[in-house]
Order: sequence, then C-alpha cells, then structure tokens
Amino acid sequence: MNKTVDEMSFSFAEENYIKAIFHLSNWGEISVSTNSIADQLNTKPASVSDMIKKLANKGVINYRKYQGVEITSKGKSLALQVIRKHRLWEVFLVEKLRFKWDEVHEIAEQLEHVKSPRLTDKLDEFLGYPKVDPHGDPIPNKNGEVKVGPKLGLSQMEEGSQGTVVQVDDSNPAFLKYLDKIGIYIGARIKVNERVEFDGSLELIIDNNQKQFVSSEAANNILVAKE
Amino acid sequence: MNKTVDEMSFSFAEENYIKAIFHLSNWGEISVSTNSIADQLNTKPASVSDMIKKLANKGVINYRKYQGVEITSKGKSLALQVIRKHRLWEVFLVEKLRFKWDEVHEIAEQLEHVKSPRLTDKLDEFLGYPKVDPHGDPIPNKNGEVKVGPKLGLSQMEEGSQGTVVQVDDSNPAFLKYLDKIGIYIGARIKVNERVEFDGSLELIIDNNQKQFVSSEAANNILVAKE
DNA sequence: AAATATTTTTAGGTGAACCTAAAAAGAAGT
DNA sequence: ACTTCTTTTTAGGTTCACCTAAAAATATTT
Repeated sequence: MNKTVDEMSFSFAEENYIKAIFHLSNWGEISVSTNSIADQLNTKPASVSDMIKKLANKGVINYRKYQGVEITSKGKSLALQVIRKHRLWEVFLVEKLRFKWDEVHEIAEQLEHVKSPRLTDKLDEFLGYPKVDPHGDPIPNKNGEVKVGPKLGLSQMEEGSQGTVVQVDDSNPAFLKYLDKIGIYIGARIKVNERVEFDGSLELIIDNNQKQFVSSEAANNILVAKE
Repeated sequence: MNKTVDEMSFSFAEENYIKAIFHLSNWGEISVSTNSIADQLNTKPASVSDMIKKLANKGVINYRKYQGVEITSKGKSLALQVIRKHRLWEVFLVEKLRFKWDEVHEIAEQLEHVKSPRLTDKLDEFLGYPKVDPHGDPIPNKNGEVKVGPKLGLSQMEEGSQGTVVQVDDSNPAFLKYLDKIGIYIGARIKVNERVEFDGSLELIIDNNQKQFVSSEAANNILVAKE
C-alpha cells in the first residue's frame, strides 16, 4: 500500500529540497541540519522546518524534531531521478544545442522538473546513453544506479604524476569559464609539475605542452583519473 | 518606462491564461468573456476575475469590468512566444525523440514554460527552423511573426476536388490516433469522392488508393490546401 | 418596462511556500 | 550544574492561485 516515488507527485519546491538534502547528506550517508538546508536553498530555517514535515509525511526523509533529517531509500530514488534528468538535459544542451558548459546549469534546473518518464528515457536514448554530463558528473541510469570510476582531486596528486581530467565542479559558471581560458576540459591530460610549498598552488602541464599555475582551491575542484 | 514582455516575468498560470485568451479571442480579433476563459482552463469564473486584474495590471490585456477582456499587443507577443516554444518542442519530441503526434501535447505544455530565450532560439536552429509543428500548426518566428498559407476545412471542399492535408486539430489525442488508423497524415493527398447528403459525412480517397468515410465533424478538423 | 435569467464581480476562505519574531530545545563554556 | 549561545521549532503573517457563496451588473423574456 506504500506508494513508490514515481506513483507520487512532487512540486518543484519539494524536488529541490530533496536534491539539496541528497547532496548535503553525501548521497544519504550523513544526516543533515535544518540550517544547512536553508543555506543551500537560500531560504530561512523556519521555511525548512515547514517543508521537512511535508517531506517526512511523504516518506522521502526520516525526521525527528531537533535531530536533523535523513534521506530514505524512497528519497534517494527521487533525488536520483531528478539528477538523472538534470544531467541528461545538460548533455543535450551542450552536445546538441551547442551551449557552453558554463551556460547549462540554470536551464537544466528548469528542465529537470518536467514530468514524463518516457521523455527522460527517450532523451537518454537520443543522446546515446551518456555516462557523464558535460562536467563529468555521472548520470544515474533508469533505475537510479550510478557507476563512479576512481578519481581524486588534482590537489591530492603527487608531484610528477599524471592524470586525465574526468570531472570538474559545475556549481560556478565563472570557474568553468576560467577552466576554458586555461585550456582544461574533460579528457585533458594533466601532469603535476610542481607543488608550491607556501600556498599549495600547482604548476601543471596541460596536454603535454602548456604550462599553467592553478591555486590549490581550483585544483580541489578538478578531479582526475590517475594513469 | 513601459517594460517589454521579455523584460518581465510571468508565472506558469499567467502564461496559460494569456494563451487561452489569445486562442479564444481568435488571435486577438474578438473580446473574450470571463466564463469562456474559466471553461477553457477548467477553473471557476471567480478565479478568472482575480487573474484578469493581475494581467491587466501587467499590461497584457485591456479590461473594463463586466465588458470582457481584449489582448494587447504586449499580450499577443507573450502568447506568441509561448506558442512558439510549445510548437518547437513538439517538433523536437516527434522528429528527434520519435514520439507519436498524439503524445506530445502534454509534455510540450510543460516545456513551453521554460524560461530562456537563447534556449528557444538554439532549439529552433537545431531543428532547422521548422515552419509548422507535427500537426501542421504554424510556428511563430523569433519576432512572433506567423505565415499562414491558404487552407480550408475538408468539409468545405466540393465533391471531386483534391487537396493536401496541411493541418489537423491537435487538441484531442484520440482524434490523432484515429487519423493514424485511417491513414491521414500531414502531407497526405485527399480527394473528396462523395458527400453524403443526410449527415454531411464524406467519402475520401487517400493518397490515390484508399477509400475512407469520415464524419463531417472529423472533416471539420482536417485542413487542406487545395490544388 | 418589469421580471427573470445569466454573467461577472466581490467577499471571505484554503493550501502551498515563503517570511519575521518569539519561544523552546540542545550544545558549549565556565 | 548553570548560564550563555546557537539551532530549531512554533506562532502568526504574506502572496499566489485557487475555491464557494452571495451580491451586483448585464441580458433576455414577457
């Protein structure tokens, strides 16, 4: 008698809350505080308290007053569906409509809420079942399963080691534009030439020909697969 | 100081009202009653009265109490933008994602509200600047301009005359499925073989080989270009 | 022209998703 | 342990888009 997530209906706001909780909880691993949700969604804690009760009633989170929230398996499944749609639309926007990778997030935020399972699956098929979005984030399949290969932050790489860029932080368009400018893209081959002791910044060699300094902060947001 | 329509923001509900008013007014030709809007949108007249005031304040309709509403040029421009998006998405769904023509309306109703002028224009480009949607409805261009060729309802055709199907009513999925079944599609060549006096139904010859009877009601919803 | 019927508006209310301000619970510092 | 600070919840309010019921304006009939 307990309905599955795709037999239920969720508002845009509800979907955005679940997405935020899913991310803040590290894909469901840790519990999430009211304040952190309010922060993430640019709302006030009082609004979050309201919404949390609704989501708990719908069975997508567990909630005990003052104890933070945990996402349920139902909630995970909903979050993964929305994330799947978001990332598929991003692929569409970049590969088919020729948007740049720093332009697609905002539009995908709207498209991810379009309700039609058949649309999602047909879009997936049209795009050739992509495994990652334009920033290298993995795309959950129809059943919400995600395969994530081994990867580590550029800042964790040892001096002299090499890797291929597999993912970059997608939350800041300015950062993505900066990556464009210095020639970093998904698939770029990067060698960590030198680590500057003083501030942790790195000297990179990109695609075996271009020397480039990046801050440790930037390096943290570039993930590579080691060779 | 008066803002143009694309400098303003409209809710889904507001956009749906303007679309309804635009259609009911025959593209702005006649004024529209409160009841007819309520009818079209499955709401109550009282709700329409509320919304009408808001839309009048935004300058997309003219409104004097008890006198019905007229759409302004600003309103037309908004309606045409939404219709443009709706029809472009329908083309995408049918041509790229291989949906059937009776499946796309509902999904396009959601997609038409996605806000991003660049998205619309890039989609248009991706689709090759289509002139009509899968049901033959003309697609307004970027500036809201629509070219409509001469066409008439099948039921207006004389016995023995021929034409090409250029448009069909898209509001009823069952009707579209019926057209599929009897072999009528955009571009089909149709000869009106005989008109039955008694009920106005027609005997057609479709693509020079298939005889088919259709009711006058169905014939009214099939538009052809005469040879 | 008056009476009746229809249409439209107003008045007041609901739920969703937000808000501020105040109260309550929990965590931290001494 | 007790005071202080922080976090969270509650209480009560707002706007949006809807609703019902009643009142007002317009249309139609006789």
